[in-house]
Amino acid sequence: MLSSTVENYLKELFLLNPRSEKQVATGELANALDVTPGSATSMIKTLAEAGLVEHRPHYGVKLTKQGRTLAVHVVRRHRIVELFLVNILGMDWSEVHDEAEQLEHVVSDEVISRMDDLLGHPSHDPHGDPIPTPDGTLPTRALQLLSFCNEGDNVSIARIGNQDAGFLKFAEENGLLLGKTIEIVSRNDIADSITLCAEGNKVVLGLAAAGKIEVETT
Amino acid sequence: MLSSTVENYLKELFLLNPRSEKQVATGELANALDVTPGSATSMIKTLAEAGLVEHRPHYGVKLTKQGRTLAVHVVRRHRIVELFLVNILGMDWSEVHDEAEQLEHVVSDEVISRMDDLLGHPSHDPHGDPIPTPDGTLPTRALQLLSFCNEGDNVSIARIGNQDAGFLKFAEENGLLLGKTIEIVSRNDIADSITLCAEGNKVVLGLAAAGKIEVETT
DNA sequence: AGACTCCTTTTGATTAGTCAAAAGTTTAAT
DNA sequence: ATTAAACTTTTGACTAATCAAAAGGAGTCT
Repeated sequence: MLSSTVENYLKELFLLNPRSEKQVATGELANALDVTPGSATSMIKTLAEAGLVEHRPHYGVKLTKQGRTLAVHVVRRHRIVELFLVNILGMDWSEVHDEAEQLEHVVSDEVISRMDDLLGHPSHDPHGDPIPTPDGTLPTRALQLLSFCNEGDNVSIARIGNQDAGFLKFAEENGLLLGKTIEIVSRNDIADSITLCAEGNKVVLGLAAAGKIEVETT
Repeated sequence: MLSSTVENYLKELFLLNPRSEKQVATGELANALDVTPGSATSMIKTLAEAGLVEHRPHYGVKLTKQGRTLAVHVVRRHRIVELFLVNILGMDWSEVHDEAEQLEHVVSDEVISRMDDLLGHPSHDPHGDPIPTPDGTLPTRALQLLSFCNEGDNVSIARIGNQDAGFLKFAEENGLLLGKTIEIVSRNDIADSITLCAEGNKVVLGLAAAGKIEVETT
């Protein structure tokens, strides 16, 4: 059995680099996990010895096939648990991330599979992130960053790429929920802002925030 | 936050001595937790310094009020999770103990409270053990060991005091389920056995096994 | 009392994971 | 080609929890 710590390193490597196309820098990983770079280096060495990552010293690290498989399963557990907490236990999407962060390391495959059944084999979690299948496949969708949309576009919200509770609460209060259709009223690159119309309400977002929201063109 | 290890020591002390009436021996605790006596001693010292247990060296250890409160909450989490796994996820009562053993250390009060709501504020878990209320109260029932019952008694099964999966499967297959009424057909102290009639089937149990089953006289 | 047994406690080592700070690499800039 | 800046790795130390084995109490039996 992998320790929670190891699972977190693998998961984070996956999230920082889902297609395993690039090397992740030690510092980037350390930062994401909130540990010092030295800690990350020493864990990377351990993972490399176990064959879970490939490490090119001073350049970066990426998951091996084996490491990626394990990481994807952690992600699957996380996302199913999140959806379960929201859909079955009725929790708010802003509070489930931290909870799932703990549960993902202890729930058994049996429990995950039963939650999956109960939820009807969903393809996406409450934030719009894809739920890997038991065999490790990830459903993909063609999404666009809201920050790249133009005046007049009509789009539907597909994913919120920021798990921060405050951000999610804000999104909720302003009608920026998954599946909702919104219109881009205007964008102003100089003012670094974009104005939307969501369910009749106007919302102005900074482009950085808009970059955390992904949409499907309808 | 308490570590899982600390929670397990507290929980086990509670289970070995629910009314905090006696001192628990270091060896007994070590045994229950499957660690060496030396490990138990050193953890006991740590817990004593934190004010969670009272330790009389060479005599034994028991929970303080504060330690007991924490322990009861771990037990509450464990039992609600068990019932949840059985009633909502449809798992078998023989497989939920180990699962709950892990989950009890990570589920938040929020989640426990929502599970509790969903389950309808149950008073007992799938094994018939009482579920402490959020304020730490334990419902009590007057139960009798099946091994002390006499020929002709009609009783209903109230608790199975053995979490072993094999034992639980056996009980299930022989109609020894919570709430079922059974009749004591005969008992034979010399043969160390007791014969029951459960739903028309005769079952013979050793008295040691019968001592793990508690009943309510009807 | 002396000796024995059965526990419990102490001691010293080990493992996983972490940090702070020193030392070493890479890259980019003059 | 040096130097500086930015990052990574190494080193040494620390904590929590564990074990094996030595040492220390307590009670028992003669």
